[in-house]
Amino acid sequence: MARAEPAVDKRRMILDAAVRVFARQGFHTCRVSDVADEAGVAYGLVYHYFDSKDQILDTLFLERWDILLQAIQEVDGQPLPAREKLRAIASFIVDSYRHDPELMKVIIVEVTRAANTFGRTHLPHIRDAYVQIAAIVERAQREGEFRTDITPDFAALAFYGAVEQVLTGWIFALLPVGDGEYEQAKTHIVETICGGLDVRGKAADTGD
Amino acid sequence: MARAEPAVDKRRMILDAAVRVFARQGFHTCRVSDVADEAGVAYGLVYHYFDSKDQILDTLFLERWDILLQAIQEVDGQPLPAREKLRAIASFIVDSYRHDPELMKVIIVEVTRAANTFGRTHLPHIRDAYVQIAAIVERAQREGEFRTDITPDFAALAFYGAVEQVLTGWIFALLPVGDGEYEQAKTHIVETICGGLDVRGKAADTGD
Amino acid sequence: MARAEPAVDKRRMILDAAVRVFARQGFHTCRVSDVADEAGVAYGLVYHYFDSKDQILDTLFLERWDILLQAIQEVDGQPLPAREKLRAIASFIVDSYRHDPELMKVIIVEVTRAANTFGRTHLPHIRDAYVQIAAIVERAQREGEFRTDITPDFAALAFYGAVEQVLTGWIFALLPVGDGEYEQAKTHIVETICGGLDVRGKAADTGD
Amino acid sequence: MARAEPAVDKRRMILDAAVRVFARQGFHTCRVSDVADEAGVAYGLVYHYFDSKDQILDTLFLERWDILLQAIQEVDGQPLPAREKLRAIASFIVDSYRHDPELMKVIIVEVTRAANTFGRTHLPHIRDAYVQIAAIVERAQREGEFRTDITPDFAALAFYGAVEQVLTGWIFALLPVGDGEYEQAKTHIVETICGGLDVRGKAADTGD
DNA sequence: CATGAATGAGACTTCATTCAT
DNA sequence: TATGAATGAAGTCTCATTCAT
Repeated sequence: MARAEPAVDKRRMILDAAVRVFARQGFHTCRVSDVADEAGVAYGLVYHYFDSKDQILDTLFLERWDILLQAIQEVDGQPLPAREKLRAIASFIVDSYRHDPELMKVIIVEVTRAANTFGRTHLPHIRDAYVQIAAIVERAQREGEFRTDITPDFAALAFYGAVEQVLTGWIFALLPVGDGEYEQAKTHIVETICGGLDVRGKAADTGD
Repeated sequence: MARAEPAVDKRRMILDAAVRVFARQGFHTCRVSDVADEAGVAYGLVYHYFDSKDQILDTLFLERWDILLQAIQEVDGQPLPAREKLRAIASFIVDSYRHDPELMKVIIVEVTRAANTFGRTHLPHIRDAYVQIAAIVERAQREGEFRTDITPDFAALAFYGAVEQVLTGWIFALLPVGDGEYEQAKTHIVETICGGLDVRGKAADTGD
Repeated sequence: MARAEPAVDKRRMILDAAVRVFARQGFHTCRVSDVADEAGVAYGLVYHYFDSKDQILDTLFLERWDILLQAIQEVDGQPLPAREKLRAIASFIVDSYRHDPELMKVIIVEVTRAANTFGRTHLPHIRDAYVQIAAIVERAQREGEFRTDITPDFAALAFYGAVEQVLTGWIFALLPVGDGEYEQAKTHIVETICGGLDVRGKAADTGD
Repeated sequence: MARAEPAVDKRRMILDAAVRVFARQGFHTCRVSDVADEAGVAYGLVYHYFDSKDQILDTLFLERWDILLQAIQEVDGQPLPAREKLRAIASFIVDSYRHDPELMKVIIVEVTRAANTFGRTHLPHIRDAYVQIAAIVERAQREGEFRTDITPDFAALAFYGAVEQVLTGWIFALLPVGDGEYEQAKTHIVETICGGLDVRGKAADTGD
């Protein structure tokens, strides 16, 4: 008979505690002992489950980023206009933040926006997201939905940059937060990137 | 009366060396002695001119960021369409990168994208840029150039996010670099943010 | 009544594994888990059979050293010239190495040559060997076989030192190994210590 | 004008303190802070002068071992019988111990007898001594002074083994120490290795 | 201004040992 | 007997900063 699952999964407790501590104090500023204390486990147990402090962050990032990549892939598989696909992706990321702002803060602040340190390691993974988004844009261009004078790579960068910047705005209180803001942001991102700021970009019936 | 310029301005040599070292190794990874070595001065002299390692980065950031803020202000003072103003701002930032990529790498990677550490200190300065850009958008909305269903704050964030993401792409080799790419980027940024990706966003005569 | 032998003697498996691991990685460099892994048993089982990591090495040393002391004693009990007794002792040690080089490496490298750590504990045991050898020398001096101007203690030290150094030479590849070398070494040790390097030390018929 | 030598050479103070601490507590047992405290300097200064704890021991060993190798070379250059050369070498090593027993204890216990750890790194240096001694033996064999049925390599090992074992005997109080013992040891080593323990090895006029 | 030796707090990581199951 | 998760003390090395010269 297989051994029963332990009542408490200490490894998961450590990961969850790490999210809280990394979000609160920052990855470089906190100590491993802070994570252990937050998780309520002994110092050494952290090293029983992880090879290093870095590996904890790696694990958190990869777990979440893979989910994002899968979400993008699923979105891309559906028969939707590119604008709707981008909306779904923006929506997924914004909802990820709404659901677990601490985790998303850690991933953005400590990994994707820290390309000089951790991002360096994960640059290929991060690029995967760009590549998938660029593919969506490219197909839309071939099918006449998107204009062709902007390269897909560039469009993907601009789209992702806008999304990440909005999240950064929430994280550092440059933008107000709230359910209304989250929903509005989804619309705004897509409207800005797809419709453009120019007045003619505004569809007659698309005011919010 | 102005102080007589020394034959060599050691303080400036240290700042210039710091740019190279921070760009190459990263701010947190390098040591103060690396900067002193690169500058060809004695270890202790760094502390004669600066109070701390942090202050070196602060100085580099503030010097450059003030120039950016002034540039935005000047652009805003000119009687131009908002689209042209945004183009001028994007142009200024892209040219800054073209002219001194190491300095811009340091400012973006170590300060504006590192909002958890240095960015925290300089958040008010960074926000100043957003505020000025938002003001441009707001006026354009009042004057009927830009649509009004996207908040100026959000538009500023999206615009700056796109610019910063493109520079990040160059910094980490996610995008090809070259004079052609720099010019193209200026157009692409404005076309994307103002015109949008949708086909109708493309002006009849705006091919690249 | 003797306890029934278990199908597999895990304690012995641990000891045998420890020999291989200590020989390969060194006592201080290896971890208890390395021994457990090599033995194919659970981590905790090591502590079921032994009080500490040290005790494993102690056990290995004492098992083997007692056999050596007994061998010396047996040799001493036989009616042989001292030269033959020393040859028998050298022979026993060399054959021990030939038969189980890993065990002898551990004992020499980690115990007898590590007098600062383990040897300290076992110094009395190690000294026992010297004392027995010295006794052989002393009797040979009284019976006119050995010269009397060299103290037995010193002679024992020189003899054992030569033997140990030769084994060390094999262990660290300073000397070639092979059956021929082993036999030659036995002769050489005795010839050197008893006959001396001087030409007159060479018996007319003692070529190798 | 060249800067004057500092009144106190802190680097040398650290090395001298390390000898005392390593001899007293053992290399692996002591902490770097013990060395710093013994030297009366700040912790960090140790790492200003040395890259690691290991490098301190390396430095101590190499300084002294090079002196030994030079001494052997000088001895070999003189027109003396091999027996006298070996006596001079044994004499040099014994006097080294008499003059600075703590340093010699460290070198023997922590390096030459610790071939599994530090000795491994320095095996080539240690071997150099054997090689030089073997060369002395070989020449003596060619010139008819030493018997030829014992290989020079083996003879060198036996000689050095006897010397090292005697020093080990003093270090761990297996042998009595004192000026008389030191002088006696020089004679005994050479008498044993060159003359042999057999009665005929004793020259008519070589009593001690 | 200029030098670089000197300081010492701080953090990661290792690993022998314990213990609940 | 057997397992392996859990504990926590201990030590090396880093490096920003200070200071005597």
